[in-house]
Amino acid sequence: MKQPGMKQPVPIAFAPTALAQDRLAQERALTGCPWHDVKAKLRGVGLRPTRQRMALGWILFAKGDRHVTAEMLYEEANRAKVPVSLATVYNTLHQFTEVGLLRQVAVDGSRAYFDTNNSMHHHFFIEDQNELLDIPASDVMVGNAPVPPEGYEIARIDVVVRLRRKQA
Amino acid sequence: MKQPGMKQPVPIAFAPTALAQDRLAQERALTGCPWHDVKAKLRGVGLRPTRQRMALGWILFAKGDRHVTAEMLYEEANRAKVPVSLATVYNTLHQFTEVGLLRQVAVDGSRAYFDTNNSMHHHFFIEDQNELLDIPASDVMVGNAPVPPEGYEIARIDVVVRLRRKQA
DNA sequence: TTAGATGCAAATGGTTTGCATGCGT
DNA sequence: ACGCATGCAAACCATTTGCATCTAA
Repeated sequence: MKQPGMKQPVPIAFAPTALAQDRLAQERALTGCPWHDVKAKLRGVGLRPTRQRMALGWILFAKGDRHVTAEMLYEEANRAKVPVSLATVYNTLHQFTEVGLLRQVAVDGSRAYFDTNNSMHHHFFIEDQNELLDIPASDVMVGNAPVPPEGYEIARIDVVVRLRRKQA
Repeated sequence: MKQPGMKQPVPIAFAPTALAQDRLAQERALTGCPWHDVKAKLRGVGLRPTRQRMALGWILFAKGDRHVTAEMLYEEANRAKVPVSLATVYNTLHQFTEVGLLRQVAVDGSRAYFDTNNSMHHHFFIEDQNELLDIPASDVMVGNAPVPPEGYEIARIDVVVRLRRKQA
């Protein structure tokens, strides 16, 4: 309910002010998570900040870049005492991917990996551990993108460097 | 059988000569396939040249570089009146991959693609057609391979350039 | 209030497996 | 003959879907 004379919330800055950071830090200390960041993220992409999406968003985005499968996220949520069904985990991962919050990486035919780092970068894949790692931007392999066939344009370039344990 | 004074075959050209094409066409007209090449290939890697393996090998290797899924190969074999079970197609694809006759390409989480070109090259993937294409070696993107983490070495580098139809 | 979100369980689809039969050596 | 290869059907596993229930706005 709006009241006359009430100050309107004004969306001026994306970068949190010192005050906002204080508030965030305070909240983080209390609840263990940057709720407002996640809520803003969801609002920003037009997804309703439901209990489950907030929880999954918190798990995914609060601790820096991550590479998860649906099963991993599902188990982590359970461990964190967040009741979520596997179906919802799949739904959420796909919705997040559609709006650009996540990026899906095809590295192994059997499971799908989701990467919280949506910026241009490539991956190491440790074959005997099924583990995915970002390749530091510093030693990215740059090169000329190939010319696509007539009528097509490049949507994305995926580079996966498969690693194996060095033999003794 | 080599005869004195006979000209040695010199591997200068990749493009088949008119003569070679004649011979191929002839064989194809008679038996429908370059049996001996396939048989030699199988023997060379220690696989018994059974009816099914011969047939699948023929389909895969007789017509230049191909990118197939298990289902595609299965249907193609059926169309060619070669009785093969889907399980055998999977077995064969994996056996061929193990011995280096094929290379498995992870491009789409749902199906596995197999490439008859085992040499170092990368791929275009046309997203709305699920079609895989070799990138001509001419416009390969070269670059520095990244430094693998301690204790690991690079097993392979996969580059997939995803294409979409240019918008109107 | 109401569209959208969730949970469950069943369906799906690609791939694998167990086991009896067949075939290359 | 021997042992690997094949075929079939059932098992498997990640993912999707249908539908009833819940919930954020």
